[in-house]
Parts: sequence; structure tokens; C-alpha cells
Amino acid sequence: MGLAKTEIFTDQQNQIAIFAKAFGHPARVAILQHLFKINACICGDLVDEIGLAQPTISQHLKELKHLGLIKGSVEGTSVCYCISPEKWTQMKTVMTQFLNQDLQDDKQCC
Amino acid sequence: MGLAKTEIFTDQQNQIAIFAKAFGHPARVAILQHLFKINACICGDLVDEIGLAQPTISQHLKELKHLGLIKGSVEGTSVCYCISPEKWTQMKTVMTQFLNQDLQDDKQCC
DNA sequence: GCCTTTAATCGTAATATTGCAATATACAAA
DNA sequence: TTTGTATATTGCAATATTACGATTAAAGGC
Repeated sequence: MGLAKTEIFTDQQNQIAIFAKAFGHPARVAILQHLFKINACICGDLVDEIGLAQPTISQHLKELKHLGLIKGSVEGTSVCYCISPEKWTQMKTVMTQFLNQDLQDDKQCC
Repeated sequence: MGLAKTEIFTDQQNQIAIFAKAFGHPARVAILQHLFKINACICGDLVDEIGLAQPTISQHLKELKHLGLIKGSVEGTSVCYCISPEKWTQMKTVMTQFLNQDLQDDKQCC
């Protein structure tokens, strides 16, 4: 099939999966890390920084932008990308809640 | 292509991507949440709990087990799965470090 | 106007993922 | 030994993802 049956899961479960998928490729991880590091926005030096072709980077940026984790603003001929702090915080809340699940450690069986 | 160029990224970036990919499907999120909730291990009631066919659940379990996030032990005809606390903690460390990146908020440009 | 630069989009190839029916395997109970 | 129960594996179809060359679009500089 290749098609996730999202309708049988809760909104929360789908949300986690959607955010996680965004980090499920090292190029997108690298892009986000670079945006954090540079702080001030950058444009196409991501192509130089990461070793992928321009259309490929552009496609990854599109996904992150579509999710809302980054914002882009046109500056002359180039485009300036940066983290969206609000969305990042929202995502962090969702993911952290999932990651911080704890098990009562006396009931393990394996 | 469909093939991630992992060799051009750092180990840390690839690690984040690999863990994130595990959470990139709601079925795997649901499996992990259920394993946390039940605490004591379960076997095939995951198939009843989640609405997917037995081979599909088995496949998702295999991926999580391969990653090391869950462990399975045979008990008669059934198999008992549970979270691996050590691996979960290790994963949490890697992911939290990534999620907790912060930007000096005075230098935003978009 | 024309040329250059920068980024997005299109088209396409290669590979990965998801899902399940059918089958196999492993164990226990009768 | 046969039968049933639980899980894994195989094989395959549908769809998604990754990557990039070629092209297009938009803005500036001349």
C-alpha cells in the first residue's frame, strides 16, 4: 500500500508522527541545526553547507516550511529562512510529552 | 533516487534521523504508547488494540525491536514485548538535545 | 531592453515504506 | 499425532520519498 492509515489513530498520534517525520531525514536535521547556529537567517548557503543539489535542498525547505517549523522571506533575489520560534515550541511540547513517558519500573517482564 | 545520502552527514544527525523515523508512523507511536501504558508486557493484543492486520503490526514491531527500543521474549506460543528502558533513555538524550536548541532571539530577521 | 543571480518547479528515475493475503513456524493442549 | 493458537515470514501491489538535471520565474545590475 505505502499509505498510512491515519484515520484509525488519534490526532495526537498523527501529530507526533508528522513532526517526527520532519526529522526523519538527516538533511532536514542539518538544515534546522544550521538555522539555529547561524541565528540570523540565511538563504542558499545551505546548499554549500550541506552537500546536496539546490533542487533537493529547496524541496526539503519546502517541507519544513509547509509544516510551519521555518519561515522564509524574500530579500531581493535571494530568500531568507529562519526557525519559527512559536511552531518550534509547540512541536517541542508535543514531542517532549511523548518522550517523557515513564514506566513504573517494577512491572517489567523482559 | 529515494536513497538518503547518509555519508555526507554527521553521526549525530544520522542518529537523530534514525530515531525520528521510528516515530514517523502513527502505528509505531501507538505501539509504544500502549507498551508504556500497559507497563507489563503484552503480546498480540496490539493487533486488537490498533486496527491493523497482524502481519503489519508484526512488521512495525520488528522495526522497533531492530532499533532496540523494545525487547521481545517468547512465552509459550505468544511473544511478550516491552520498552527497553536503557535504549529509551539513550534515545531521549539524543532527541532532547536536538529539541532543546535555542536561538538568541534578538537576531531574528523574518 | 538584456544578462546574471537566486530560488522554485517540473519531470523522472531509483529506492523505501506501508499494508495485507497467504503461508510457514513454533508451541501447547487434547 | 492431530488440532488449535500465536507470531513471523514471504510476496506483492500501491504509494511515498529522495535526488537531481533541466527549466522557469523573479529581482537587480548594466
